Amino acid sequence: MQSRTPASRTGRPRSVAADAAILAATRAALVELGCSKLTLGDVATRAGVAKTTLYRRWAGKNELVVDAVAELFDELRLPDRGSLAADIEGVVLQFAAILARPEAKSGLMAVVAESTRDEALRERIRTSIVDRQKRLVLEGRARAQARGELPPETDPAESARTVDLIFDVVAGAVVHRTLVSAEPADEEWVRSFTRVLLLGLTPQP
Amino acid sequence: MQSRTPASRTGRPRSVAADAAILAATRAALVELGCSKLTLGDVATRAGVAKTTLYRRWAGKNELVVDAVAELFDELRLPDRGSLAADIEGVVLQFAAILARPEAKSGLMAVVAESTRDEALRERIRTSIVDRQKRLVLEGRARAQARGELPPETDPAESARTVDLIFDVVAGAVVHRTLVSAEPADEEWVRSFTRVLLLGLTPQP
DNA sequence: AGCTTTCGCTACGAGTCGTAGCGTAATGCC
DNA sequence: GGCATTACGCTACGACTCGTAGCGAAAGCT
Repeated sequence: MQSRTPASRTGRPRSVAADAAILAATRAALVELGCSKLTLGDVATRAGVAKTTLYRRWAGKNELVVDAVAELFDELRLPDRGSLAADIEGVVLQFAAILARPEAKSGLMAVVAESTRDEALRERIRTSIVDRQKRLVLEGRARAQARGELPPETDPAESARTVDLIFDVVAGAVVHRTLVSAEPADEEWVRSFTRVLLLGLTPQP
Repeated sequence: MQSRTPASRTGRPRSVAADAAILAATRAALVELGCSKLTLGDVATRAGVAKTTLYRRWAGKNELVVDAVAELFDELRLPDRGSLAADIEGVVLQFAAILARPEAKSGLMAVVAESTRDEALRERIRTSIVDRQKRLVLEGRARAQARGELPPETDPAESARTVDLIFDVVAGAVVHRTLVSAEPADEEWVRSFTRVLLLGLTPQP
């Protein structure tokens, strides 16, 4: 998770239970204090480990929060609901449910803000959070193409750009709705959003 | 800006030059240090004022950053380009240009993250930044309706929900593209985005 | 056994925070 | 001009967090 274990066959192994306790304590601290007022000393106390153990495993607060928040997105799935619209609505509702949790709100945006000045942190966010979400877009499009709801891809480069565009639109809309507008992305909103995404603003004859 | 001056006719007035210097110094510090490593003492030194002056005018770092970033969005305009698509592309490009600046990237997302646990801060962001952006959406829709590109509004409540939806989609997509995907929202991307927003994903005959 | 790595604990200097206190400067009112 | 009122610059302060160093003990492997 937080660091590779390439060649350390000997010696006392790192406690995996401590890892889970630390990440859970981090989420609890995010809920109670938020990301800015979260201190590593407090997390260590909550997790029942020494503060030095935290610094031995993570480079700093940002990396710790990324790993703690990333686990929230493990539950994201894309069940086949029979149509592109239903698939979109289903996965967007799941994404919204995760973002509605206070530890995700406070933690995720804070580390994204930090990542604008930290290339390594942005890469960590990308591999452990963003790419996992983007895979759902790829999967959903493949299903829609198999159903004939979307045309098959022609140019692979153009196809990749489209996937990136869709991903930014979907994830960005949900994030903006939840965090900036601070209103719930409930079923009614998701239905309206899906309709606009599939059919566009201008009504078709 | 940061506080009302309701009934203080007597006494030495607050220096408006200091206000401008402080906000400019805040933006400079955002560029060099980012929001998390920005300290009020450093801002005071850059602005040439005492640290206590900062604390007399702003409640804390978050409020100061909001005011400093809000000024960046003053230049947002909605020139009439003749069509809804052209209007959208124009304003989105402006919005993307502002978000591309490092002081906006680092500062805006950080205070949005903080606002998830601070209702007063969220209200401050809404009135000084978000509402000003949303007004452009209202104006653009009115023009499109006058041109006949969009149907006139029927239910005012439904109309308000649609405006909120469009705003979350547009602003969210640009923010996500710029900050999370960390790629430029250039003209090509904006054209593709506008096409999807107006026509939808599923191709129409 | 012996070796290696991790863990818990304590202590430390450095830095920031937000505030209090004081004397001075700049305005409005009489 | 004199007075009250408010803002300003400056200094100093306790409290807190940070990240690290050092040490002895614990837990694994061969």
